[in-house]
Amino acid sequence: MRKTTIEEVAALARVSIKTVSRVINDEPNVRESTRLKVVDAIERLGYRPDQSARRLAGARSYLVGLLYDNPSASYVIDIQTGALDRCRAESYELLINPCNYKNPDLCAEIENLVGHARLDGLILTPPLSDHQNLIAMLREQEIPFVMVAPPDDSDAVRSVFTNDREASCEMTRYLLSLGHERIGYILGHPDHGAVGTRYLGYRDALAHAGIRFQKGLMDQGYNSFRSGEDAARRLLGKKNRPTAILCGNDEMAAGAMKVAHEMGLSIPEDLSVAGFDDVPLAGQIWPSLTTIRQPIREMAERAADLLLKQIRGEAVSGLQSIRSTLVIRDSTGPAYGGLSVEHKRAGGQKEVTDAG
Amino acid sequence: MRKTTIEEVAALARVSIKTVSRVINDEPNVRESTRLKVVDAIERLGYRPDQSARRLAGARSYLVGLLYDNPSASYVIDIQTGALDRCRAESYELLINPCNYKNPDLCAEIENLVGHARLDGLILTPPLSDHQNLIAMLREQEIPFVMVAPPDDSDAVRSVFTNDREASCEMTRYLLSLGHERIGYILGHPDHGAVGTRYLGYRDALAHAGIRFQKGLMDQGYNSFRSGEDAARRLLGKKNRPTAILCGNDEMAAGAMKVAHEMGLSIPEDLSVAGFDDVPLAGQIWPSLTTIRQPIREMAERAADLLLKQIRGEAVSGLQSIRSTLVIRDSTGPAYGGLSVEHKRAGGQKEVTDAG
DNA sequence: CTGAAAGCGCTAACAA
DNA sequence: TTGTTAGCGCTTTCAG
Repeated sequence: MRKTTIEEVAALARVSIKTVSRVINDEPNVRESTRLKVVDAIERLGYRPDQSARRLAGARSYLVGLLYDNPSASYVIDIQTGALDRCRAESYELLINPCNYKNPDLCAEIENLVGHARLDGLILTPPLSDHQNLIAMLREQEIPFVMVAPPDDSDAVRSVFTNDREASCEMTRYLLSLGHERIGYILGHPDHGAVGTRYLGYRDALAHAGIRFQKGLMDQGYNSFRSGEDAARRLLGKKNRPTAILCGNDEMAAGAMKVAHEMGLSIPEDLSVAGFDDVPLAGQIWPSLTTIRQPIREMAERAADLLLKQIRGEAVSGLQSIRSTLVIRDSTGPAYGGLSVEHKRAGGQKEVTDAG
Repeated sequence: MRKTTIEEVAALARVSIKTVSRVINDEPNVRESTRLKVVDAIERLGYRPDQSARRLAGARSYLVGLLYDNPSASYVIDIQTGALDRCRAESYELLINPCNYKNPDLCAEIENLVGHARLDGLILTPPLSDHQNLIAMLREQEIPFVMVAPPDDSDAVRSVFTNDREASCEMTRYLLSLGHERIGYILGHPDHGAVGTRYLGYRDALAHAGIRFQKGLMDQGYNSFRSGEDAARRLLGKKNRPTAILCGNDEMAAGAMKVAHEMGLSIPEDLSVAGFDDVPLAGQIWPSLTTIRQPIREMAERAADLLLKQIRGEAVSGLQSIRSTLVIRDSTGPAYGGLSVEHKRAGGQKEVTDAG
């Protein structure tokens, strides 16, 4: 079965190849009746335009790059799956491109990549969404791009957000509602803007509850399991240690839980722990981790959508934001829960939208 | 900076474009001196052939597909990274393609994909390496492909293996050396050939040690965390329960550990647990999981290598196999270890090559 | 609204 | 060993 070409379609529809081209590219100036003839011929022949030929002849490449440098495999896979879905649906192809955000030549490399592969645009994911030099370069070169979870909303038309701050506030309020007053916080990596936003939600909730923020309950992490262990060790080593710890992501939360276990603290009886992201790990540790589910895949779909629109010069609506939601599992419980032995630890999980 | 073309290179080198083409394609019949002139011109101009043009004009597409349907994100990322590395190095591009191995139309879809995207070849990863219909189709259509960790070595020239069975035997012997005699086993998904091989290693070790295999110590899992929980619940509920459990993968091991915790069993004092794969999870649960490190990325590189050679018609050497190694962490300890309270639970890990 | 002709940058025959 | 000439299948002018 040899590949069918535009000529065969044109012959069957009894039009010129240019008309077929107009139809497949949704160009204007085609009478509806001829359009139907062409569409019919395309269907009948199972015709699919050859991307290489389009690329070679046209200005567009139908190629979009996905840039990432994120240690969380599940994050990358989710992003990739979402972006792939949208791109393929619009007959764009996704070029996967692992990066090193600390590489001093990153900008030059990306510029090169875009030039040589003739990419029509780029999707940046954290921490690349935070890379100001890269972003400046893209703007300057007028290379279309979108950012997933950038640190601020200064470029909203090219960004997809989630309500990190709100969700984090909700989670903190949930812990407060359990009676916790000494709630610790392990910060995410400082290069990772969106993760920083989460801390603000924690502060919001404390302020709202009229609880004084104590610096000693906060510690710096770097998004890794190991950094979570280190921070938790410092936090839990204090005389007046927290009864709950909220972490900037799930890996750090897992690290904190490990330390708690090693210190002989029961979770959640002696210590509640909550994370952020809802990576698979969260459901696979013991006890299962209360966390905030990030709609990674949906964000990636939206980002791809935004990018394709941008490439086509279409206008976009308002600010793109997708809600994250609390997932209450077994790592959180009442403060001084040692007393309430009947605390259930069912396998299930319940989503909470409003944690008053 | 407009893209430099083959013509400009030819002009600078004072040869015809065909000669330049010969050089970039490593074709024979180019005098060394002219080759150097051309190479020099290429360097000076920073020339890189346009892939779309090559694809359109030539028989090859310089495009390779990566097929996967694996729930483990870290597995996919590792595979992808390894394959990408090799492909890009040979100026091939990798087309990522998530599949559903249960989809009855999979064969047709893949055939279509290969036809329309004009893929030069495919890399199959488990459980697609087990998909006999797919493999039969590829053979029939003479589509080049390689398999990562196929269930048997019946097509060794197109396969990359690891020593699952040996490693699993070693791990079992390690557990035996700790004094365990009642070692349970949670089987991996039956559709997942390579995982089945691991079970054989367990049997090998038992046989070698002269220990009678007991069917009651074995249970069926399906690679998921949840299935590990279920199997462990059955295994640990027995009157004469195992003192150690070896699992077909790390997710199931994590599930088994959760059940043990819920039953109030201490790990490794009351129960040793070992996994297989060394996914990030293994280092992030408590206690950290003794497991077998699979060289996923290297296997993917080797697979890509094999595929590119196959595409070019180059011969390949012998059987491709890369060693997996034991990683001893904290989830395993002496049988009846309740007595030896001094069991160290240091954070570090030690690799063991020979666990006699 | 539609079509004819001229490439895009390269490889594939075939000559020389 | 090298060069010439056609295309690959499409988009892009530019005319009708």
